Amino acid sequence: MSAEDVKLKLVEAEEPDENDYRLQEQVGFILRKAHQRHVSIFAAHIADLTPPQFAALAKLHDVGETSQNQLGSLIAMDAATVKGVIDRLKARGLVELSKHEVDKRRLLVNLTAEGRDAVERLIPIAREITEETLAPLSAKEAAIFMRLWAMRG
Amino acid sequence: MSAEDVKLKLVEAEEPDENDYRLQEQVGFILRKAHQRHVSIFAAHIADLTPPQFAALAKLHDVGETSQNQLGSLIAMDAATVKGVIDRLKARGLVELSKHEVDKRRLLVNLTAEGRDAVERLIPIAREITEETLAPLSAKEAAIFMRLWAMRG
DNA sequence: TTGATATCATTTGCATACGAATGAATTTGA
DNA sequence: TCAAATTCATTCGTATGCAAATGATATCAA
Repeated sequence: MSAEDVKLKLVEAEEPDENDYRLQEQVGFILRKAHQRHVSIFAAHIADLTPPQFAALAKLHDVGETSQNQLGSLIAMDAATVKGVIDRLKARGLVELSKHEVDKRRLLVNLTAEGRDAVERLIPIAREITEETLAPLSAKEAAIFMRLWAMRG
Repeated sequence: MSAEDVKLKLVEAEEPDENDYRLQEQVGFILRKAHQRHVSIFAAHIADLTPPQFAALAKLHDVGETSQNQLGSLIAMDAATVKGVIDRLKARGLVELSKHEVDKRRLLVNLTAEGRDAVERLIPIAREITEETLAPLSAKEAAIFMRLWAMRG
């Protein structure tokens, strides 16, 4: 083995991963796939609502009337995104909109009776979705996962 | 307390969560937020590529020439999605397309010299992104997280 | 061989997701 | 008080992401 070969070996030993970047082991890729898998499980249980739509309904059920942007911040959606979600829920009669009487900038969002029925009917199913998503994890692993990422804002 | 009240209490005790569904504790919500956070960290480090675009480049760098659909399955994107990503990379001169000489259905994708340079320049940064995303976790927690979700397909 | 299947890619339609720009209304601060 | 800054909502543009339909090509099987 030449001196040059030895030097190469040493370099490889010092930085073993410089030349092999494994996409499948990067957090971003794993998060993207885990999210895809969850959306798929969700769709298999609840065909007529998307996860963001259900999130909006569930949060409205929890907190009652709020402004559109406020709701958005509660469910981690920016103003542009939440508008689209609410528009579609409104078109389906699950929420209704009204103007804030004092602050004329605000658009208040409320569940309709139909929307309330839908949430209450779907919440048990949503619990099953969470369960099924966590199924490949042991109870302890699931607990760690939930705790860790729940902390993140 | 009436008999009816007692019955209600009992029901509540048996199913303590029936009436309080906490969106912030559901896996889907947590996954969505964790993914959002990662995309934000990615954008702060690599402004001119999205995570899916970088994934395509990194995988091409890893496996070399492949068909568009094959690449899609390697990076977990369906045919329609990968087409858009590859189109944009092609428009920027980072990949080039050619027809498979035998199987005329296939569209072969390759890195250009510029694309190869870009990937190799960005891989160290991508490692930093993974590190920063996992920063709030201890080494052991990060290992658990990676192992668990890496298993998922 | 040829008819049924399967695969590869494209297109369309819909639903997030976010940055940036805009306009209306409110709040702040000098 | 009144100009500056902030907040709420909308709109536009761009980029995933997926289902479904379509067309072209390949493969399989009778």
